[in-house]
Amino acid sequence: MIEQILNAAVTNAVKTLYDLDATPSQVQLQNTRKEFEGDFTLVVFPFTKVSRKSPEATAAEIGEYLQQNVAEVESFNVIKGFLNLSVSRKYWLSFLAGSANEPRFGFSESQETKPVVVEYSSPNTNKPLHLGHIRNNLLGFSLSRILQAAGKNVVKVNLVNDRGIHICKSMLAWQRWGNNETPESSGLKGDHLVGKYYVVFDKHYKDEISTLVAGGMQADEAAKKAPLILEAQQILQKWEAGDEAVINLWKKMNGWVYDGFATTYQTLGIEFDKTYYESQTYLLGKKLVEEGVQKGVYARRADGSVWIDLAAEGLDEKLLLRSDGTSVYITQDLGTAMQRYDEYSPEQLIYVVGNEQEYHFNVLKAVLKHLGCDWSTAIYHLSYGMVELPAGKMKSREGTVVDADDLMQEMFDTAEAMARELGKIESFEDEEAKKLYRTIGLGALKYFILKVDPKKNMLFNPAESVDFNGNTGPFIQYTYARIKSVLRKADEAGYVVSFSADNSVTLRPEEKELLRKLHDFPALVMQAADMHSPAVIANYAFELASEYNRFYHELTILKEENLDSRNLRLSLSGFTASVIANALWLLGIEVPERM
RNA sequence: GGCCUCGUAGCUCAGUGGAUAGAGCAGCAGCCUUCUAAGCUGCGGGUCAUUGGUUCGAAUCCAAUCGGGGUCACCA
Repeated sequence: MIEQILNAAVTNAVKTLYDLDATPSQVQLQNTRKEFEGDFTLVVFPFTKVSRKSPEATAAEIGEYLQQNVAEVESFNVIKGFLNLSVSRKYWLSFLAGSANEPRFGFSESQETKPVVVEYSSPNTNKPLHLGHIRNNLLGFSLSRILQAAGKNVVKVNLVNDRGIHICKSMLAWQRWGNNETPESSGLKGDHLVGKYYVVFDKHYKDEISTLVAGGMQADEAAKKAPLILEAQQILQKWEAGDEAVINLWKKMNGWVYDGFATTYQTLGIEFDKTYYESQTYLLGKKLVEEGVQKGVYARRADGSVWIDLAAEGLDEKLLLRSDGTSVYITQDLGTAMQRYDEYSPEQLIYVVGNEQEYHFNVLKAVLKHLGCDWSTAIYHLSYGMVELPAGKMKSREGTVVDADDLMQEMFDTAEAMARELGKIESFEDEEAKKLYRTIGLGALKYFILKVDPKKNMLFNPAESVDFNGNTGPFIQYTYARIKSVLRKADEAGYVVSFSADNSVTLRPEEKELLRKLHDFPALVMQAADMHSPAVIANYAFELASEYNRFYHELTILKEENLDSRNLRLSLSGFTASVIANALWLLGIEVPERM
């Protein structure tokens, strides 16, 4: 790639001219802004100290050197301290000729190295998935693909939280008020059915608390003493003791939930290489904690509870094991982290988990470090922001959630209404039309969520449904379909696209800009992987599609009479389609052949 | 209260020390007998929360202040 060539050449230039061994951070090479002439710009301010000349003179000197010593540098101009370099037409054309038909352009071949384990989704089995889970799933899945495209050996992992008091609440409510209702008898999706009883529990539970408070009890005490919660706790104890009836009910209801989740994952287009269940791993951490006590890095108190003092790390004293010997959240995570490390010896362990758990992950890393696990540095918490509604945060128990299944269905319906209104589907078979609504509806939803920086909180307004025009998934999908249409017509006309670098065409500005955008793709994939950010890819895909639409509008393709020009444009079109498809693939978004 | 994080156009968001801060939506005005108008072009819209500092250069780095969110459980 030309960037490396220029980088090395600049390093040589300042060595020769000023006897300076430049550090990489001193060589600031960037894309030239559109309003100036040139392709790449070198910021020369870092060299003015050693050149002892004005920025302009320094830039001119380095420019001269590059023009004489680098074949690809055709000309240069200097504006203030900025050296704008123009790369030769020949370079651009040979880039196009060499890469246009490379279907995996931008993707690195996977290395035979230690894997990167990405855990995402990790749902509780007491309620259906909502918008927050959608962000989690889309980020985790997309990040996995981006890392894979950057040459990593990725394992996608889901850890299902299938045990605990929350499930017992749903179980109890179903036993008490469910009348043996099943997904079949109710017509409800399994996860929604179980979620319904979670809400039922909460309603009755709150009633009980109110009654107790009315009788003179303190609210926090009432919350602990309400009969329903005591009974739920009993169920949990029976579960841990292996009580057959409880286990059977638990299996039955969790089974419903898994069927429901499988449907949601499939609709969303998400998958995993391996699924773990917390019921099978929740005891793992205890042994580790015991080891820590033996080593003297953790302290056991008189009541039997185990603690670690992380004041030195700026964290508090943290509980690692309850006085009754049962494990807490962190105990389990210690166990699963260790298990995962033993199983995969990963290069990196990525957890896609909301930023509300940042503190927890800091503690997790610190605890492992104290235990002598130097691999704790391999843990990376992709801490994404909350999805907020105009009214504030989503709360499952209060019903202020945007349900994942409902939302996707709405997206499909909107896509259908839109397509009908625009008269897009007259020539479509029913089956193809239905598939198109799904492709576009999901494209809109996924793009909407992935285009924002994962770290930031984002706002979702259900009243203003997700857009299909402008900076959206459908816009990019439309651009792809448009290109495909042109290519089909070219094919029908019997055009054979052949393009080689010694072609004598001149590059029009629209062609040049498009080519430059395409050229950027591989570097952006690497950047997205480094930053763990699908948003980098999303924003790129939009810019690329915009660039193509400008090109498409300004220039004719099929009717271009100059054969070299027509081939150049067809070649650029095909290349663009392929890069759009690749970029959207990284986001888990499909492309339609027509729309 | 301690710690973390965010604050950029009416709204949703880009912009990981570099040139005159950008998109989309919403608003207004144009472009379909021509390769798909889910498109293209133009206009208006900014004290980058505030103040100070570092730097040749700050939306970006540092400090303080104000405002929003998160977190600090023998919950997960």
